[in-house]
Amino acid sequence: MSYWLLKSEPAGFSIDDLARSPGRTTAWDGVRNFQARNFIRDGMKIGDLAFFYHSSCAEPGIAGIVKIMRTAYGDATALDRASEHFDARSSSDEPIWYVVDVRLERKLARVLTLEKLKQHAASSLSSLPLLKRGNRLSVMPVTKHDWDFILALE
DNA sequence: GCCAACGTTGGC
DNA sequence: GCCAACGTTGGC
Repeated sequence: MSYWLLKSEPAGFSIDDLARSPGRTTAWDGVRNFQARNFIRDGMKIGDLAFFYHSSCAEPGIAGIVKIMRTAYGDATALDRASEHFDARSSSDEPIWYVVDVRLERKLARVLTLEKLKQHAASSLSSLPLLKRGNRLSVMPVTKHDWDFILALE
C-alpha cells in the first residue's frame, strides 16, 4: 500500500465539497500533467491513502485524508467539449488522462498548514516533494516515513 | 498582482 | 533533438 498527496484549489473543489459528495466519493478529475497522470494511472491502488491538500488559497495545507476506492480509468472531462479540461487528443478507447475514485476518510481537526510543514523541510521532511523548491506537481507520492511524521504533527 | 519555476509547444 | 516562447502553478 502506498501514500500520496493530492492538490486541489478549494475555490474549485474543497474538502467540504468532497464531504458533501454522494458517498463522500468523487472522481479525481482534471489532472493534466503527465508525471501526475502516471502516478494516478500506474501507481495508485485500491486502499492507498492520500492527503487532500488545499492550494492557491488563504491557508494552503493538508485538509484531510482520502482513500483510493477505484483504480485508474479514463477522465470523462477530457471528452467533454464543454469542459475546461477538454482535450481533443483523448478518446474513450485510448484515454490520455485518467482519474481514480477517492473517498473522504476524515477531515483533519484543523488544516495542517504549509507553514507548519515547512518547519521540517530541512530535516524530517526533506524528501517530501511538496516542499522542494519550485514543486508544482498536483499528484505526488509520500513515503511512509513522511506520512507518519506528518500525521504526528496533527 | 507579482514572479520564480517549470512543463509544453512548435519552429528549425 | 534543441531551445526560445509561452502558459500555468502556486506561494506570497
